[in-house]
Amino acid sequence: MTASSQARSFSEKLGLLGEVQLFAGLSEADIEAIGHATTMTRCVRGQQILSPDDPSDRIHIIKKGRVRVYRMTPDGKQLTLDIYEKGTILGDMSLLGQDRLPEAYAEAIGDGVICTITPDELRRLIERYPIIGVNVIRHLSKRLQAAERELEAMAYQRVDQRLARKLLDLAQRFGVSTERGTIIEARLTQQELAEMIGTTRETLAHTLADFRRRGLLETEHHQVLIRDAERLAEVAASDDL
Amino acid sequence: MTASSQARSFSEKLGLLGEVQLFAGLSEADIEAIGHATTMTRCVRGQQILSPDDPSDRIHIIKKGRVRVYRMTPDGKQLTLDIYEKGTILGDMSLLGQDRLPEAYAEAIGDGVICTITPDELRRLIERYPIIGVNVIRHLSKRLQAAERELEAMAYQRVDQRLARKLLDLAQRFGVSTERGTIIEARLTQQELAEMIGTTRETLAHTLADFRRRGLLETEHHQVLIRDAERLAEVAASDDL
DNA sequence: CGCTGACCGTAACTCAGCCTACAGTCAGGA
DNA sequence: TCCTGACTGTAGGCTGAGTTACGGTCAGCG
Repeated sequence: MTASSQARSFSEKLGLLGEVQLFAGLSEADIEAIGHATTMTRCVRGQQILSPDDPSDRIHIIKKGRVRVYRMTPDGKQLTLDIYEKGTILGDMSLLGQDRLPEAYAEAIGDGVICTITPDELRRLIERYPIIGVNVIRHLSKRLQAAERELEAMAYQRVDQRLARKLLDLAQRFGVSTERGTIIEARLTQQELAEMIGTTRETLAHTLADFRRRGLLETEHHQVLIRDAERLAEVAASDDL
Repeated sequence: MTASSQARSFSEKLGLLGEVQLFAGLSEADIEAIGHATTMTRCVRGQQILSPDDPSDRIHIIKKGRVRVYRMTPDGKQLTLDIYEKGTILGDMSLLGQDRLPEAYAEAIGDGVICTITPDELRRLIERYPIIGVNVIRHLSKRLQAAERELEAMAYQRVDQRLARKLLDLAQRFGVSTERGTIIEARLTQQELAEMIGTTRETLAHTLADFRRRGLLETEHHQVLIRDAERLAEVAASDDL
């Protein structure tokens, strides 16, 4: 983290810690102990949270805001793995096993708050409060399952199906319901959305145009309004062409 | 598990448990305690270890042999996620969070030994021996990283590159060195190999033929002999066409 | 309030790889 | 040892989607 500001009062910090499911099931006293082991910092839009370059001796937990995690291909392309919210562990757990560097980047989409801890500290915490270990396991399992589902889609679905899937996924996670449909509020550019489903900006725009024509959704700068989630789900599922 | 035979003496069981890195860092007494919580069964080639149908209240750990984990697409295709060996946790950890069913299948490639435990028991073990939790985390992290790497390859690499990558990966994990090159000993059919890189049997055969012509490898029923790993690595990395 | 760089829309050209089709080969059981 | 089903090799047509190219629009800054 390059530019960051040490955050507020200790009690505020505890409040934020308590909200995170990672520390669910712990008493207030325990949370206070954890508070002493962690640092909390603010970050601004576009700020690099994580890059393969920096020393891999920090684990980050998102407290507030959204973070885009992506990988860089040798030829400079990006693959956005996902957008993560409150509660996600970032430094990637392999740190626990003094393993490889993660090869992944992460940057803040909007302003947020990040909590930082060293791998050693986290291991000590887990040994002291094993429930944290269980929580971490649960969290990683979810991500693993999501990654495997994604893998399957990438292998066997067409772009339009992957896009439909992803839009429904994003709508569920970041959508705001209105009387006209669900608005995806994630400030994503088409470039980023394209990277998420592993295609190019042009093909994405083309597919969006197609969906628009069919009345499935409407688009506007940095926004997608889903008008007919049901038919979109049909597109995602259909194995015809 | 449909057909299985309760396995051998308690002491033999302890021996096998001790070998698994999942239980690394534990004393013999601890391992004995774990022994009481787990069941150990044998399984034969082709046996279904895991399917979405069966009740998700069992976690399996591979003790011996190899297991192919795959997902089924709506239209009946399979995507082989990976081949796993000794030490891999199978029932998928989300069981810890009484979550979804895994949507994944697993079947034994050869004969093997599988150790089974209930999620509740495992959670209790972790609470008692937090180091197990740390080990599970390390294990899941590795798989998550592998899955993300795979995802990137699937999104941005051509079939020949993915194949080269996968062959090198398999060679490293299951390869047997000979004076002529490295033989991949995994009893994989072309169909299965094709599913692992997300392509069709025909395209795979075509690509293998191409590699053969270029002197990179030789093939024989259920086997691949890698002759020139170096140039194969070049193919995997090249972004030209 | 115009400039500039980032973002979006569209379209023609091209090709990697899927689909279809068929022939050859291997391994294990009768 | 033959038969049979599973596995492998090859090839042509078709198409989804990447590539290239260019014009239009938006938002923030001097």
